[in-house]
Amino acid sequence: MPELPEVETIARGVHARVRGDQIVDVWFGSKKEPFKTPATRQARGLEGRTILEVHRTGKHLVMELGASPGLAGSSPAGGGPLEENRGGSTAAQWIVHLGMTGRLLVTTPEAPVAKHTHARLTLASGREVRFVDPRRFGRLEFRDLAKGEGFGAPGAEPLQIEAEAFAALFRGRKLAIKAALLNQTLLAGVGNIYADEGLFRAGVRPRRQAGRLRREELERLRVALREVLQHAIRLGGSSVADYVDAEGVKGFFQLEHKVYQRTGEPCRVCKTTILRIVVAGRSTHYCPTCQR
DNA sequence: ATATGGCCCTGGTTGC
DNA sequence: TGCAACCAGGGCCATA
Repeated sequence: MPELPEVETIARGVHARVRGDQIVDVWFGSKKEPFKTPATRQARGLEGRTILEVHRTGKHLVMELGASPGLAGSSPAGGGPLEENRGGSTAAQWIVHLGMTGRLLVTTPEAPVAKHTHARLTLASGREVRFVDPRRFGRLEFRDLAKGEGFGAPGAEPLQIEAEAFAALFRGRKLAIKAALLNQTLLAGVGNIYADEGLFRAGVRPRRQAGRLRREELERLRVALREVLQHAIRLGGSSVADYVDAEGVKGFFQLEHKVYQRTGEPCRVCKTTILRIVVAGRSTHYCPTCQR
């Protein structure tokens, strides 16, 4: 399940391959889901635009796009797609949420089209961007900044947030800290894997009431999350299930999981058996000795 | 306002 | 071995 480190890895990979390229044709496999914006409007909006940048916000991939070719006044390209739009400001965005099983791939047009391919963007360079999502929990969205539709994740960025703001997120909250970490309107990008791993590293039990954590525990948690996420990004994310990056390469952070999906196995620190409970309807793994 | 639980959806795993 | 029931889970929505 792609969370912050996986989405970051994918964003970097896709960015490196499509930056400066132009979308010349758009194909959607269905008129309905997984589209937050109707497929026809997305296709109309995407066609002809230049890709300025691909980056991550929370668990969302954001493709920053240049002005619509009809309005840009730039020649309809054909030569080098690069440079021309450099420094050009974003006019629209394509937002991709991968859900559980979504993948954003950059391929050649000849590459076999995987089952459950829902979108294909043909680029001027000849490459293709493909969105594949068997479970269809992912979402595609088009935002026109001229209409004031710019995207911003509601929650704070776990890699940026500072101590005071982090503590304030949980003040007065009665829900379990694990549930609070999964709430994307508080903190954007933390999912089940990194919530469990962060809580382990901080030594905090997942069922503790968020508002009752002491200040030093919150600070341990903030730093633990940041370190776990940064470490995972360095390793290309966690490849559980079928996650791969834009090139189809797996990540390796799953080899370093301390608790996630290690139910019944010995804690890597103290050998206590890792337990599995359900918090907020999600499997939750922790060490009853290391976490208090 | 905050919190909880059901729902979506398909592939992999489990159980008979 | 074969097949069906079951489970995973992010985000959204209705409900308490």
